[in-house]
Amino acid sequence: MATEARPTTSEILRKSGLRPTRQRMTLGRLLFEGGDRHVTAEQLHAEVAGLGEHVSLATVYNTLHQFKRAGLLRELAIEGSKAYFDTNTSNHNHFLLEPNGELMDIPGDVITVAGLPEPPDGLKITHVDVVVRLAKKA
Amino acid sequence: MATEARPTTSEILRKSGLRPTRQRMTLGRLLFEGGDRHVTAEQLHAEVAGLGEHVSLATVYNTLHQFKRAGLLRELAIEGSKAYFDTNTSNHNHFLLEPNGELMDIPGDVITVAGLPEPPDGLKITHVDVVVRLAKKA
DNA sequence: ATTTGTGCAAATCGTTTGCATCTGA
DNA sequence: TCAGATGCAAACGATTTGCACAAAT
Repeated sequence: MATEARPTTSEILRKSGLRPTRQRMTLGRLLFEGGDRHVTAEQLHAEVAGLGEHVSLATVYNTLHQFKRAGLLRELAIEGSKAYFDTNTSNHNHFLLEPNGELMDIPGDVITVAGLPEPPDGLKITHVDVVVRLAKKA
Repeated sequence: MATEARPTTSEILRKSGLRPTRQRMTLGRLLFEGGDRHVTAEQLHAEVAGLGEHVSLATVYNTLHQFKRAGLLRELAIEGSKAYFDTNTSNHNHFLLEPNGELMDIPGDVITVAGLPEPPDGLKITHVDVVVRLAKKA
């Protein structure tokens, strides 16, 4: 097994046509160099502050959307007010821990969905989201 | 086959321990006497106005949540800013038409989900949501 | 009479935008 | 140089809340 070099944040940004600015580098390092993550804009903003650095909240929002458009993040469909972004853009699903709204990945090959109906005329399936809701056992 | 009497809105409310006030009756009739529906608070508010009646928007919000707590509605996990409520609380899934955010039911027995993993310790699965995203065909 | 529900307006929350300034190629 | 990026504060849309008034049992 060859050790695969994970692309650096700088490379990722260039490949996506985004200038590697200080802010994007900071956010990119947090997002892409720590394994799979689920984040909200506020969380990420707080993490940056924790590092003693500063990126404005507006820029965090803008950057998350740019990363999403570039295919580096996926936005998650979770009810509630906040937008969650997932650094794992491959095919996988989620546990949602109802007590606190926490999310956990379920690897992509564990769940299989069968019996998908034909979409209505002129439309095609782009993606199937499965959210498994969990609550405290009685 | 006996014709099953659908419970009246008034009965539904009493059974749920909610007083059948004018407002709740109006909203209940719109929600429970028209088959399966997906609504937002704004939509419902507009419908009431269309009937020449009036229920304040705050009351629409409060009532939707009361109905949800009473198990009469289910809130849907859809990304985006608005909260959708579904009058069909039985097991079924959804098509999400990305072009305009419209929702369509998929009957409960069409899709089967296999390979659900064991939930983490102390937690149990309460519900599995499947959202099939659709886009315009190329 | 007492409890519960309602309406309004103000407050809150997450998010987006306009615009002046700054920065990277 | 100069297109692109950022920060700030104001704007925004959806939702919630505080509180005085009204309606239901």
